[in-house]
Amino acid sequence: MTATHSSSPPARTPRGSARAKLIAAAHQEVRRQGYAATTVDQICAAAGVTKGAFFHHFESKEALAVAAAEAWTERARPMFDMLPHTKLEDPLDRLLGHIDFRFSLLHGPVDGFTCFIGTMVQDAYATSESIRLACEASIAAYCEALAPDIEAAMDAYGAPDGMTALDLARHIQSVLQGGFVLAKTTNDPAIARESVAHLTRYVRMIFGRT
Amino acid sequence: MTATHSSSPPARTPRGSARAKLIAAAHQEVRRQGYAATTVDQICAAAGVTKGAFFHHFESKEALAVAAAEAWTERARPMFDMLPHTKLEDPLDRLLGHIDFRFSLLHGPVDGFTCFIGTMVQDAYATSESIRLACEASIAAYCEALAPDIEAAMDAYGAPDGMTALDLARHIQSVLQGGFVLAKTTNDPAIARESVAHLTRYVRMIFGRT
DNA sequence: GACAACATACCAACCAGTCGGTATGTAGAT
DNA sequence: ATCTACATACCGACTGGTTGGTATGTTGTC
Repeated sequence: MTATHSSSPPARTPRGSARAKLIAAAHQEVRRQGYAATTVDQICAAAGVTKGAFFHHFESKEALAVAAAEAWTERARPMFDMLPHTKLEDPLDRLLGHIDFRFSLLHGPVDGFTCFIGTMVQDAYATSESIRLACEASIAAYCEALAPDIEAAMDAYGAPDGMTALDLARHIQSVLQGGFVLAKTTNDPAIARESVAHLTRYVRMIFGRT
Repeated sequence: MTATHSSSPPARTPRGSARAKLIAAAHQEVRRQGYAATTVDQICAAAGVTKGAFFHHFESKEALAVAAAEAWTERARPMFDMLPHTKLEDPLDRLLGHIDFRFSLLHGPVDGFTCFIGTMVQDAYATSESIRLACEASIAAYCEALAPDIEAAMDAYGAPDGMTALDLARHIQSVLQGGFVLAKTTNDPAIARESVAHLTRYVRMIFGRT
């Protein structure tokens, strides 16, 4: 190994990156096939590491799933403070901007926009309580991040009796998750876009914005 | 074997019932764990038959899944012509009655009301085209069964520009599927009921029924 | 040189599917 | 009516490949 410092180094991926790559690979594979159908070997192959690395960083497949759920929550955070629409003055504009943003993601291949959490919880909720709880926390975090703008919109424009901000946030999440499921049946995002369009109309009607 | 003709017979399940029992077992098991996580042995055990019977009636696990999807569609049919609300005169009443009925199912343990189709398509759409198509057909059948009442309500009460009956039917299905996913995260149907309540409000607002 | 970050080789359990066989029904000839 | 010939329904041990996980070796870094 004389030429270590010049010419092309072995192009090995940097040491210490295996954990993050495994989580990214888990997101990708589980979104496509669900949790149970995704094997540890598949995740390792997609991440470009070996099984040794996998079990060095994670106690089990289940532990990776929990870590991946937490990472997914973090990944979603920029949606709530880094995007242009979050800077708008009117809270209803911010809310509608968020829904529009989610709408705009619904293009291209289905595995490109589906939700890791929603996919995983479907076939793991009954078999792994720790995975279920991680998914519950992730969804709750999303809804709580969405709630303040809804709350402010309710203050500014009023809202139907008995409706709460968290309520509506969960409904928004519900429509998105349902859209993902339907898009998987048709293998096409159009059906999900339709549904989100209904959601937009509903939100506008609630707050009286024609 | 002297007492063959009297006392308790071996109580064997009737010949010819294995196929139906396997499909029912598949519904139950797949709804709880998803398609990939459910093993053939599990389905056989739940159905009370052996593997021999399984592969006598179905060419493969995949073939059973397709047959079970078709059976699920049939199982849903009575929702559209046997229930009291389907006899109402006003099409909007029939539509709202249907949604109320779906709402009323959202009680008790999660595996009691979730959708076999929605659960299965999540972890099989990318790996089995035949299963995906069977799920697509089942969802389409549901939406088409729902569409006539929506169409009639649109004729009677008017509807927003650009909205179609099939559109709204798919949105209803979307909210239900999303509700199932969220209910799995919390292991509680309350979150799904909330979402369907929003759906009811939306439908009423669209057709101007306060 | 010690420790973290990997890689390689391996294993026991499990899985979908097979196969040889049995039990039960049924149609036709006699 | 009964016997033969055949079909359908079902059984359960077995198999080849796969799976999550382990035990042990190697390499880079401080």
